[in-house]
Amino acid sequence: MTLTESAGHRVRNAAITRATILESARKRFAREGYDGASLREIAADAGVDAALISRYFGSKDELFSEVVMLACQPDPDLFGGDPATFGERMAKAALEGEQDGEKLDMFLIMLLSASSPKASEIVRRCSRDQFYQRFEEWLGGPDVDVRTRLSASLMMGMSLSRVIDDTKEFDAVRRAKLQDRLAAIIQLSIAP
Amino acid sequence: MTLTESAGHRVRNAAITRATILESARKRFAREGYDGASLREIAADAGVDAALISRYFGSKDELFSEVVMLACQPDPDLFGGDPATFGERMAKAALEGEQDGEKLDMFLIMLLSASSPKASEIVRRCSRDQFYQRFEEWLGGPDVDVRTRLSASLMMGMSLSRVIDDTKEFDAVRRAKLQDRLAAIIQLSIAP
DNA sequence: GAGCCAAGTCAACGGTTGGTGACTTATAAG
DNA sequence: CTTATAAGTCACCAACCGTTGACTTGGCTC
Repeated sequence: MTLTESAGHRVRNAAITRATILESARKRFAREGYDGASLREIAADAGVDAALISRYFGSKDELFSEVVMLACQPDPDLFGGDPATFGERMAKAALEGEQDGEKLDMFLIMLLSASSPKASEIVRRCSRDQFYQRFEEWLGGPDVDVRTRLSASLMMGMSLSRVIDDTKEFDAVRRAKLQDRLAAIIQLSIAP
Repeated sequence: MTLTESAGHRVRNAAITRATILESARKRFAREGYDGASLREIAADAGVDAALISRYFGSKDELFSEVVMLACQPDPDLFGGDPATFGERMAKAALEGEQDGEKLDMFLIMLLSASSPKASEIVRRCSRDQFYQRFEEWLGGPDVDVRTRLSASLMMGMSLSRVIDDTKEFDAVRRAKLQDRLAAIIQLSIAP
């Protein structure tokens, strides 16, 4: 997803360029976190000069905010169906494939950006106002805040565990067992 | 824990200085992660010049390795008692007090250093060879690797959740409910 | 085609980082 | 007291970061 074409000159379109930068930033932030992803890397991925990012988004903070704002909207495939099968769906999304992992990008960004106070503050505000609120509305029931928080912790932990200690070394049988157990645990975490 | 005394000159002792640096590094890494903690900050905390760290430990990597190696040894209070009450003890340690949190420092370091590939690799190797192995020995039973991994993910997720979205806003009642639920979930995660 | 303005590039700044080598100083042996 | 050596400090380097301002270039209107 680069703007530079194979042959010669490129089309100048502010909207497309902005969207391309945003997409590159999302991928970088989800793979390296706020501090780890540099504007120059993001710009190189998008095929533009780094100065253009500051021009379009003002600062790295604001670019990050916009990315988080987009990533914080809960995927309806996961947070929209029957709550009774939520654990199953979530465990599947967390463990099966999804290298590009758009659905779980938010958790990865939260996770890998936790070490930066500024990024943490942005993520905190955005996840509280956007993600948790919708999640709680969808989930409902007693102690909904406790249950929401617990299941979110679980999902983040699973993402972290996947990043740090990748599941590649598990064979198919163990991964299936892990997935089943994870599904049961997530289901328990949201059970009223 | 600074080496500089109030009045005048300081005692020169390599062993003590080394230990002081190591302790400062542990705290910094547990609060800011590998990338976030700078050698100059660590040195300032210890009350020495930053150059001394490179002299004693060679590089930031090696300092980090040594810190992780120490932090990776499972606390016998948590991973030594009756497995039947493990969830309870763990949930208590994760949620109650423990600002200085020595027992959970390892999880914090793993968490906040996940964005650095080098640090991740160090943490991965150390936790696999030291932590997981002892944890599995203590836990035992069928599918011990799956259960170990699952509960570790849970604990990391809870640490992360605590860092990102601190529990200060929860009153005592909700925190108690959260703790009870967390205990039950952790217990389920290690159940054979 | 001329001209204007946004889109994009370039070079540079100040700041911070990890790391290195020369230097100073305290401490203990003689 | 002298002195050798380890302990500690200082100045400095190259690399990278986010950000800025001046500059160039493309695309549209007239």
